[in-house]
Amino acid sequence: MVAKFITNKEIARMLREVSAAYEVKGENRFKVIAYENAATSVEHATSELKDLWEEGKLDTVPGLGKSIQAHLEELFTTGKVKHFDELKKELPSGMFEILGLPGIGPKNAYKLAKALKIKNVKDLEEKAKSDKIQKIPGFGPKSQEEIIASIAQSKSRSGRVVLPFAFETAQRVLNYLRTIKECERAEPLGSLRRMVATIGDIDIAVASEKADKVISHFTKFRETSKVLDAGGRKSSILLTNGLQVDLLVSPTKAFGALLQHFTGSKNHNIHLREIALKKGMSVSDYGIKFKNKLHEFETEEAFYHFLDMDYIDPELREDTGEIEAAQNKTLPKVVKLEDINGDIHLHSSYQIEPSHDLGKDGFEEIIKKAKILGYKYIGLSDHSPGYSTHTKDQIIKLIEKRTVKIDQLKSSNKDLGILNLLEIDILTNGQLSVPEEGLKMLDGAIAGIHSSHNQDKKTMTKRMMVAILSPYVQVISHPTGRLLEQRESYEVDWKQIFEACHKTNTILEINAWPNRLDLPDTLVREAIKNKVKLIINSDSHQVDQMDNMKFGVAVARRGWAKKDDIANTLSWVEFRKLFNV
DNA sequence: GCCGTTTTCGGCCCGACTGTTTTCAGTCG
Repeated sequence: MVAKFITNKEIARMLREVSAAYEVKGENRFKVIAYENAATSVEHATSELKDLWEEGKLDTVPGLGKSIQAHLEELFTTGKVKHFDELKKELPSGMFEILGLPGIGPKNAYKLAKALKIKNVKDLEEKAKSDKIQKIPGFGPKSQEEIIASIAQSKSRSGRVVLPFAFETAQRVLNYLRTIKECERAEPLGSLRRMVATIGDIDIAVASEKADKVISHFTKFRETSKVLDAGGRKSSILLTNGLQVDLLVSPTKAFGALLQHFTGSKNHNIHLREIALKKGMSVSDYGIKFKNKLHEFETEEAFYHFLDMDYIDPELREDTGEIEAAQNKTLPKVVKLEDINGDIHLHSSYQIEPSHDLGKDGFEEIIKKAKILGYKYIGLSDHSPGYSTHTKDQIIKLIEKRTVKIDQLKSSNKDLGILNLLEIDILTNGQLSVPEEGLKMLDGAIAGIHSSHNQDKKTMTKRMMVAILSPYVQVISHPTGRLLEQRESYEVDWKQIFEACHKTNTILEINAWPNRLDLPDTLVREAIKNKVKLIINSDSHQVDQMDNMKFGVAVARRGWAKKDDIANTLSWVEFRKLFNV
């Protein structure tokens, strides 16, 4: 029996626990921070650490030095780390169970677990409700109440929400804030402004000379379920939909520094401040202090220029090389929504066969919407009829019938390029769901995996390769198969996939469906390094969803994709050359 | 414990808010 695969998530958790253990034991605080940084870095890693270790590339992950690498070596070899186990053994095990609840850090987790012999979260809840917590020194009635609330909150919240959901919620809050005259500007910030695939909290910044007025207005938002804190310039509320909204207010003349600070990411800001320090400057959300004078900035551009670097787009601010590039003036000009000329992953209500995954709107509505969006071309790509319900000949007949219909649309819509496509399945046995005769009738095919997501890495890679090597397949849809907050990506050998895509000119999709956003940004960047072409599609099942394109573009931007890297920025004349038309 | 176009030694971001305090610790972003 092969040892269970240890995921990055589990490794990150382990490193966080070690950090907490060291903190409680009063270790050098920089060692504590080092483990914390290592954990964060592991969470953000592009590849599974276990795979990197096998390839001897563990040292490519920032924050992992000699010591932690040696511990991980032991983990991958023996399944555990002796030193970590011994470290944790000296502390009450319950503290690690309650660690990470909102408001409970290492010190409090330790105090609680030790004083009340708490074993788990349920235990903690019982002790809190029976008034035991407020008797512990350092705790009081308020903190006891906070613990009860924080447990309830962690129960009701599944963690993070997908970007589009947070985006819409933020719009409602922003519109509300803008109704008072004291609010001069209001912007979404934080992970939302950086367009991260999943959002924990909504961050908002307001420019105003009257912070108190804005904050008091903010806390009265009609969807508020609880005011978490309300200070002189900062406030947090919890909404009835479970999302937390943090607000920060600053005068207009310093709004640039506020935007910059609240947009993050944390690591980006830390790195900036280190650079500033070396120049004898001190950065905060008020501005930059230099020679005892505080320089304020109305815009972010001015802020970055003061630090002698180019302006950095929010989507790039993850401290993955963008700061160095801004200093060297080598930042990429990343793709914009306006660059997109078409969308070729569109499901319609055309009933090729009775299907559970039919679109809502017809071909004509899709064409109309595409024209409104200013697109030069579209691809009609319904799901293919399957072998399970049809014989080979029936499938071919159905495709033939649909082709006739689409040919009519082509001749009556000369101002829009139309591709006759299907989204076909890569079956478990490695076959494509449409026979060759059927594929030949189409302008092209988008192939994707829609079943058996948990086959092993070798089998999954082989399945993908069948589609990539097929001369009838131009695009691989939602390449990792992940569903955000629902299903992990399947395992494939990306190196092999990228090489094959590059060699065969197969395009990988950035699917803009709200809980897919697949390829993920980190793999977008890897794909580009491997010279693989990408395409951004909405995967719409109704025309309104074609507006989701902006979220796909955001993923591309986060992956440092330039216009040239994205196939559907091409003109129709160039784009059609990629297909059999 | 990590890291290096000022360093392989000597640094390591900055500030706000809350609760329990009587001057500060813990947590967060």
